[in-house]
Amino acid sequence: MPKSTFFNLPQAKRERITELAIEEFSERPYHRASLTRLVARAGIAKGSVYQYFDDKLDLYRWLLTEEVPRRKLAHLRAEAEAAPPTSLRGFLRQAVLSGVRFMLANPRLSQLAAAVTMPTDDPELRALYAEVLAQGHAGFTTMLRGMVQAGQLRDDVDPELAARVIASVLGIGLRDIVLGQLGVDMLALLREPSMAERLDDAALERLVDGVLTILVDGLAPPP
Amino acid sequence: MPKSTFFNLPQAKRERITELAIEEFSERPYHRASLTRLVARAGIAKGSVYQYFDDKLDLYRWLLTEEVPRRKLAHLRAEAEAAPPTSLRGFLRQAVLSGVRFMLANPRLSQLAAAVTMPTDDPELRALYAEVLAQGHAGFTTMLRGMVQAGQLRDDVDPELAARVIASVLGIGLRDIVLGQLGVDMLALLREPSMAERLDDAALERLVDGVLTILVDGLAPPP
Amino acid sequence: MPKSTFFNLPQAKRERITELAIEEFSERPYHRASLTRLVARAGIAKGSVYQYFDDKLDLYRWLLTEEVPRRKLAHLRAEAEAAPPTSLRGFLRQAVLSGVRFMLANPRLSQLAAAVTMPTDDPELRALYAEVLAQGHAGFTTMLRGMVQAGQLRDDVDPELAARVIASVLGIGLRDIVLGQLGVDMLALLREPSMAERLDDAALERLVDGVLTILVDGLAPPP
Amino acid sequence: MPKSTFFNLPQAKRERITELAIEEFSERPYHRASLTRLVARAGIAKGSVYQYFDDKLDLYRWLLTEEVPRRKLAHLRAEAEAAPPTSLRGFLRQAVLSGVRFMLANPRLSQLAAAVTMPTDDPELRALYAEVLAQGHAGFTTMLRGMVQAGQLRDDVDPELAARVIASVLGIGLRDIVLGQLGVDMLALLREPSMAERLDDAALERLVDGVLTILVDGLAPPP
DNA sequence: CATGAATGAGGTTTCATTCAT
DNA sequence: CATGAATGAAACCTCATTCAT
Repeated sequence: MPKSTFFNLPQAKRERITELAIEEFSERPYHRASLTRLVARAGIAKGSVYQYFDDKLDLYRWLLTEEVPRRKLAHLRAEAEAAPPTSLRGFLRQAVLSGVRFMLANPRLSQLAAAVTMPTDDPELRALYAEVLAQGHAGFTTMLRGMVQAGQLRDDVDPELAARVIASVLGIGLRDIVLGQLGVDMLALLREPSMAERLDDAALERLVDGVLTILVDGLAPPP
Repeated sequence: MPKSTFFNLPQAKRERITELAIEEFSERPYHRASLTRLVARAGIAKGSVYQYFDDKLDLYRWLLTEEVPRRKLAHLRAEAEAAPPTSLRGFLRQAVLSGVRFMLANPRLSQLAAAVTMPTDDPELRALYAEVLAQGHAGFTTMLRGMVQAGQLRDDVDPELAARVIASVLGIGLRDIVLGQLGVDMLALLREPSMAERLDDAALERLVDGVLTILVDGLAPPP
Repeated sequence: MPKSTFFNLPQAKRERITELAIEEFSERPYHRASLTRLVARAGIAKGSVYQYFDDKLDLYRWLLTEEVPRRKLAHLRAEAEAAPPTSLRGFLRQAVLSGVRFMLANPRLSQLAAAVTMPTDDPELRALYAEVLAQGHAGFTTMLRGMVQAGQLRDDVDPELAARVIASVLGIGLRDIVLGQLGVDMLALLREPSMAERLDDAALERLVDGVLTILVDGLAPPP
Repeated sequence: MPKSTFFNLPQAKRERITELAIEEFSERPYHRASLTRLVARAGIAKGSVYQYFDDKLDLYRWLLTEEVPRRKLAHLRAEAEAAPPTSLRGFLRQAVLSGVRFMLANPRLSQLAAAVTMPTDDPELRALYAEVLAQGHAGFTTMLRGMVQAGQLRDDVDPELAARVIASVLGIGLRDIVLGQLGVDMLALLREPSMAERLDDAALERLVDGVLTILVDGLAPPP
């Protein structure tokens, strides 16, 4: 957790530092991200980072467990439809759409969140990643269990298994699909977010429906 | 590509170096992997690495584009059934089973291959990852296109999209699923491969069939 | 010297700061002691230290030249026997006993006082240490000169030399002896002062008499 | 222990580095000694130190446990008289004389050796100091035990206690006495070793005999 | 008299790569 | 083809001190 120092900062300064930190950590794996570069860009002294955070990991952890979820939630709330979906298709459609839109609107946060699936030898980092992953997985499983009880999910499917499959498709899968459609790699999108606009609404709908069909109805042709 | 000096090496030495390189690069992200540590374990001189390879990236590229595919192919061949599958279910079943078995038998290679989905700011590394990803994707797409023509795949599904969905499930998805079942993280499995045996054949069948059902028949209950 | 602000402080606050300063400076060499840690423990602002003292050295100097001697003197007074000793043996016995008891009762002060024998490259620190050392030496020499005149000390011994020998034995020597008997190192004693109780009165008497015999009668067997 | 790299160095270079390391570590407490300064003076790259030693502590440990004892032994051998002393007085005289001469001839080594009596909060450093101290103490005790058996030592004196008393006198005590006679502090002597010459042979004899008398015959006047 | 954010120098350590032998 | 010493940039982190409020 950041120290109180950080929260006492003038909002503008705090937000600039936050934004630059997100920039720094989203463009590189944790150990390549550099506080030296961060402070140089932020125009603050090196020691100041240690006034705000315990250390590099503390800053990173805050981004991952607080700032990213906070912004993701804000995005979800803003997008939430009047009536929450009740069908499996509706639920998944909202999840997929929301996932894609969030990624296109906030590639950096999306990238940060994706980093937790990366393997690493650093024990502390691994613990952090495991914690974040477990949280996300638990949420998915709970939702799917509800679907099963409502008869929305075929009963020969293990909800936990389904959760992992969906999670991988919505996570890495969607990222690759969207980037493939855009014809750029992630870093290019991070540095030029306006590229997201290349994907118009029609294309996005086609994409989402395609993924939806696969997840809901399967790959096999209808009998 | 390795220099000729590397291939002129006594086979035993070359293989030991290869094995240790796989160990080093599979346990950490590229920039955390250390040639210093590699040569220390291999008992060779630091300069020798530069006799065999242009630089660190050259060694890594060789592992990723030559050594890993070579071993993967060998694994596939060894597992290939007499009659290649003709149905979608059969084809996917073989792909999923093969994927899981390969991962359990060769966690290090599996891990190496998974690294290409990691984002990085290093331009050369990015180019390498993009190349490897494209190759894998092309293979999948080709196979699926054949399935479409054979009427095995529902015709309202874009083969390229399906390829990405399947790839993500077979890649990150399966890894997480298996690790979840084993109750360990990747590094633990790398360092203690015998943990794979905890997953007996019955459990593995259940797991594969579960994933298969989702992919082939979808998540929705049959009408 | 502390500024007037320090002495204007509520007694409780001043004493808490003093106690924590003694703790901080007794556990580490001067340059490893950290004002940052001190204020964190004391729950005061960093700047406050500079309201009370000129700088780090000023605080340290005050401890060494004022606070430690003040407490040492208080200890001596409390222990002083009705009749001050007149014989060499009596005088030394009181000195040795007092030294040991003070150390066991106040390991932190004892440790602080011992630090002045440490070499350092810091010129200001060196000056401080030299001053403290000279004071102590002067006191000893004066007392021994008196003994010589009273015929208590053998006349072929230079009082100044004897002062230094006694000082080293009562300083570093006793510390090592006591710690050796306790079977702990200094830091352990600082952090767990109750360890001092392991040395019961009988053992302490034996120890003191042993040292006394050596100093008074020498190491050689009586003729 | 230094790496083989260090011992493979050209002798001149190795000795220059050794000398500068002794200089650096003798003038300041361990944590103030700076590898940055050392390499700057030695004219070598920062990384080179880590080719020769594991880390800062490894270098320091080598100085303390290998290089200093080696040179001390060489000094002792060079000074050893034809006939080893058999009486307590003879034994102590040689010890005292040797101690003083070594200190005057090698103030830096003497200072290094004295550092082990300094308290520190660094756990690794404490372990190192404890080890060195224990070695020295064991040697002294053994010698004194022999004296007891030969009837050279009064039998009402605990050899272990006597060892500590003598050690403190020969250690810190002698250092202070000599420095007091020279009228300089340790750092001054380190930086201008020729100051040692101010103490001519006669003065040195007087000093040694004074300390000897105190230790052997005690402070009390003969009956 | 209190506060605590800002500073920036300085510390140790790791690393890929070069090059002379 | 092997060797391994040398290099120096870059990393994270700690600290005493200042100063505006």
